[in-house]
Amino acid sequence: MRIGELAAMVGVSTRAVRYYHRCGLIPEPERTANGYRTYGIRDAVTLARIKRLTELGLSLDEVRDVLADDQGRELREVLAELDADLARQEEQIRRRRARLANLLEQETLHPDDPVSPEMATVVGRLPRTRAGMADVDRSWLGLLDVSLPEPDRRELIELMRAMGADSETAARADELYPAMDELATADVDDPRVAELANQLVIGVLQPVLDMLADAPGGDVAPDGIAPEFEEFLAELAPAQAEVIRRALAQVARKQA
Amino acid sequence: MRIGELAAMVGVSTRAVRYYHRCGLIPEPERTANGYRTYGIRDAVTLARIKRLTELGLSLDEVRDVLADDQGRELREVLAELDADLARQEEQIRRRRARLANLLEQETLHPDDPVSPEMATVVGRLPRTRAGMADVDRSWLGLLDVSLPEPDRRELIELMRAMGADSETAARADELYPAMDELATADVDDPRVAELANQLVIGVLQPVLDMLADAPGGDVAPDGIAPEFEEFLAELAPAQAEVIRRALAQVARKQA
DNA sequence: TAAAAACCTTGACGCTACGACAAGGTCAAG
DNA sequence: CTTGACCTTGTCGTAGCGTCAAGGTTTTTA
Repeated sequence: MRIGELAAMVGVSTRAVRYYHRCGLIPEPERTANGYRTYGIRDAVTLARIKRLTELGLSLDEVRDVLADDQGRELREVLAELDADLARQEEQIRRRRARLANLLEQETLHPDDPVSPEMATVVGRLPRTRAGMADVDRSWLGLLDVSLPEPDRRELIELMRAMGADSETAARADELYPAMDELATADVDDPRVAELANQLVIGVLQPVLDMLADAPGGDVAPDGIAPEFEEFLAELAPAQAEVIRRALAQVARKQA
Repeated sequence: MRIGELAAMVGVSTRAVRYYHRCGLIPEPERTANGYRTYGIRDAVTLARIKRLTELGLSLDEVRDVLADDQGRELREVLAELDADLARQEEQIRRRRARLANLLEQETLHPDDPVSPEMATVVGRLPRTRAGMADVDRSWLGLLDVSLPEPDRRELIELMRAMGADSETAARADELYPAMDELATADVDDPRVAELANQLVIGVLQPVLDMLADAPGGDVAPDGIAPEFEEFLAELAPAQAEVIRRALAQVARKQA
């Protein structure tokens, strides 16, 4: 038998057979005068073993180990380990598919949507626009979702969830997004700036601060993101940034 | 922010970030005078998006496509395709684990054991020795499991299964294996050779031929493996090969 | 103030299990 | 004689980085 016949008989490629030779899975067979490899049935049996084991998911290294020892102990160990590994993979796939199912049932999708499941419950409440203030918030929450250390991240999520659960605060926050978007092309002196800053304070910031005061952890958000905060404001339109700046200033005065 | 801070903030390695640059997932940022890359929050947001998408299982190519289009259409398509792919993987893992479970519940394991599920029902009936005639048979069945074209393979399995189901034939076959093993060191002229050949004919071959005569497909086995058969015999001990040769000769005479 | 530790830069090689291709030799049939 | 189907060796490519290597910069420490 030449290599092509062997490969066809077992159902693998000739490249695979040669590769198994290089890896030491099969010893190099005799050659004919012209240099062709010649195989016998024994080789086909070995190759069939290799094919079945790789089809089960063993790596070539594991296959070599299994074929090397003539006891069945190694095979049992390897298969048990493989099963444990497959169990892990299966579980991971199951989780990912669950998240995918959650995402796919939404009518619109955004690159910032695939967040952690906990954060998804928060982000899912935001207005589903494709540009504007809500999107900036979504981006931020997406970043905080991966960058905040664990206790803080969970606190933030809890806070946002509480805010969303309080229907009065939620309703006011929802009104704020389109209002902020209207300021995208406005001037810093626009009269709506002061008005929105007020609403931001009384509608959102103040309730949040009250919640924070009740929470055990204290105020993480104001300190934690302070350094990067200026960068964040720089990406907003001037009038929008001004709203936030004024609102924060008001809150700071009240706290002092 | 330098590359290390960015990477730490989002929770990826600096090598990954540089790799994303090379792949065009993130544009190369500004450099400081000494050549260090400097990043802003925008980059962290982008990197966080990438991390979440890759964690879901998207390839970097898909991530690039998703981030490139500002509509959500592409994302939905990619995620749906990914889900279908994951469903396939999950099903495959499920099947492999089912086979693994079957294998692992056996008390001893052999490199020829992991055959196709159908063949496993046949092979599982063989004596669970680690050397000798039964092992030769197992090797053969393992090879035939992958090398026989589909209608023939199923016929062979059906035939073997029928043989195993017929309790009388099965009992005789079970007796033959240890008897054959005893001939491993015997001479070709050993008196047990003729006796065993007889038992092989009346106990196994004749019943099989009768079954084949009833079967619609006709006799595939005698023709199909004829060329390789001599090689098979060459691997047995001389007395063992002689048993088979004589038994086949008897059967051929009867059929003529 | 100097040394050490911790950054950064580019570049090259490694991993799996082969597939694709190149450049050439061998063999049977038309 | 050519054509087509085989075979040989060798190199490159895959995805997503990890892991040195060799050298420069910045910060911290003794």
